[in-house]
Amino acid sequence: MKPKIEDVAKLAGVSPTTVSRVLNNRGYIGEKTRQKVDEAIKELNYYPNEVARSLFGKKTNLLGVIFPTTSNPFYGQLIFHLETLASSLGYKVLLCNSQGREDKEIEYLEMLQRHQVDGIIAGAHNEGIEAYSIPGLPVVGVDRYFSDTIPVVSSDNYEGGRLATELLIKRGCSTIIHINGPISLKTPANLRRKAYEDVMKEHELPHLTYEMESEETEERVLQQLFDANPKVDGIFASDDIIASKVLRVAKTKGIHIPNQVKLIGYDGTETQQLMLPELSTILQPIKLIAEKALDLLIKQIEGGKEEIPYEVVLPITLLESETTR
Amino acid sequence: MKPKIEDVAKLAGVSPTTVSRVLNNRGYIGEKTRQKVDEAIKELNYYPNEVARSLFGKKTNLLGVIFPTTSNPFYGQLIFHLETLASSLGYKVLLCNSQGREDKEIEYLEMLQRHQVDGIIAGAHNEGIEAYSIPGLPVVGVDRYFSDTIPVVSSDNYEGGRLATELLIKRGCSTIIHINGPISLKTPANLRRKAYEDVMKEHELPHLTYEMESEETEERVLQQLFDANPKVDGIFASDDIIASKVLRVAKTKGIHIPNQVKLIGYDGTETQQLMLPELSTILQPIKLIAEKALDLLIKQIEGGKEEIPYEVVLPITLLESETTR
DNA sequence: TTGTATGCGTTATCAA
DNA sequence: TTGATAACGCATACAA
Repeated sequence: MKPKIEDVAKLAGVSPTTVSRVLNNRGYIGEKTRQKVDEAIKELNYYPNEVARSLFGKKTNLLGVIFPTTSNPFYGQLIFHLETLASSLGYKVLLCNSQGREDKEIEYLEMLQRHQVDGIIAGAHNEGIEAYSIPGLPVVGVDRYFSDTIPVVSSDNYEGGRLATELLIKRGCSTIIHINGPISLKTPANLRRKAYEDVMKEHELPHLTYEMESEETEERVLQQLFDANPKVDGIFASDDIIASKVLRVAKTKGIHIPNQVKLIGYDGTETQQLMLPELSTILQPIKLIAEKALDLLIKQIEGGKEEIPYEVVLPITLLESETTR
Repeated sequence: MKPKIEDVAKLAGVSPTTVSRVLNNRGYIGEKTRQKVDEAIKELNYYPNEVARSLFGKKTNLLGVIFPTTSNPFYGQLIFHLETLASSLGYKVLLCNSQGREDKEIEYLEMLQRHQVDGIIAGAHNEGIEAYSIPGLPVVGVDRYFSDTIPVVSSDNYEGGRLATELLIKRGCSTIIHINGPISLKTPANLRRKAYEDVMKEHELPHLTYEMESEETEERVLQQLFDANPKVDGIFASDDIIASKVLRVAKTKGIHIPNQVKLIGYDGTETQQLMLPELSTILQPIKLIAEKALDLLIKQIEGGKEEIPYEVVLPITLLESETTR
């Protein structure tokens, strides 16, 4: 079937070792020999079997990437950058959609270990999992704390929450509500909420946070939100998806945004910029997050003695648009 | 470091063969032996090395998935379903973002072969590539013809194009323009355009198709479109991203949609339904496409003699919303 | 400069 | 019911 190194060797009239040398450019090789081997490789359309290489070499060049779902443009975009960058560095990505489910995450984690991945980048909005602490397996968290030894990359969630809240206040809002996704205790994203509360307190305004538990009840919760808070004039949604839902519910209730209620979201994905550019939002440096996370992971894998920082915080940008004007 | 089968064997006081038997539930095993082995496995926290298994077994349970980018919600959602389903069937996904570049595709193809993937699912909007015809390597195309032996899964693009165009006509449009992404000769998505032209001809209306070549010139092309066609009253965009751009440009030009121009897109991703629900569109059965593509691929891999259809066409759904009312 | 022998971790074959 | 041995494809140590 597929040609192996031995087939190449035979055709070139040399030993497998020599072929291996040519392939890896290691040791001394005669010029003529190299040519013969190269020809044989081309003729047989040979390429090395990475599985065998991995088994021997104790390195697979495989990276595990665990996030809730590529359906969500934020993760889709982040994973795009992760994979593209990894690819340019010679690493391949094993994709895992955890759907925010801990059982899935644990399954994937085991699978990735069985496949001997060189490292894992993971982010998902639920509790940190002890299972990620695997001796000898480098891990980097994105927007998520796993343990005090696993580095975390995130954007400046506190500053983002602050900018968002302050913008609403500056635009004249005083009854401002914050809407979260499901609670996530160990997530830097919590800082968005903390910042919101801090800013409100600083301005001596009352704060109120809603949490969207399940997808099913979201619409109802949002309806109730408007009914229960007739004086609400500002909403800070913790991501653009939630902001979109707010927009839709407001519309059905005849509430005009931004005239009656101003709204700001969070994330600023390419898709949001295209599909919903009128939404004010906090732009996360998605590509930068990917770069930094990968950088930390590969530093661990290729292990210079370089000190790895425990936490990297990247800058965000306020993107004001129509929903806060 | 990581325990191997031999470590387990030693601890359990049996041979590696026996451990392997327990792991794979193959052959006869004494009840006590099994218990001892199970205990040793737990104690050492052992799990088998899939790389070694793959090398021996000639099967990796790895699937290559090549699409332009997970940043695009359509592919993001498709890949989510592909991976989730594959995972439930015991397969893992190696992710490849080709960015619509043929050179990248070819690179990825080689990489996937080196890694001995069991099969490949690919879709990307450019020419079919001969390189995909790899003896012994099952491939399935999504919305893309590679060769006459590689099966293709797509949704009913012709019917979708027809429904979209007919809707615009029914809503009173007569000067209807179609906007494509970059030309893609070998893509079933071309049928959208064909259907548009057919329907226009049937109604004895003139047809005109614009093609968005590069991202840079898009905005200008769209501007020109409106300037050059002041009487345009209907636009059929070949995907929702393009439709979003039309919406934006129309707004800057003070053209009201749907009052002056009606607009319909194509895809109907979850993200679009959330962020831009007012856009009329053709809903592709993304999950179904994933299911069918995977089904065809796995049938080839696990190779019952079952006949594999060359082409599978899945039904689409018209989703009318405000931009055509 | 090149070749031989060995091992990476697993499983299948065959013998015990 | 269990164990010794060989083989998967490759790259290294060592010898030539």
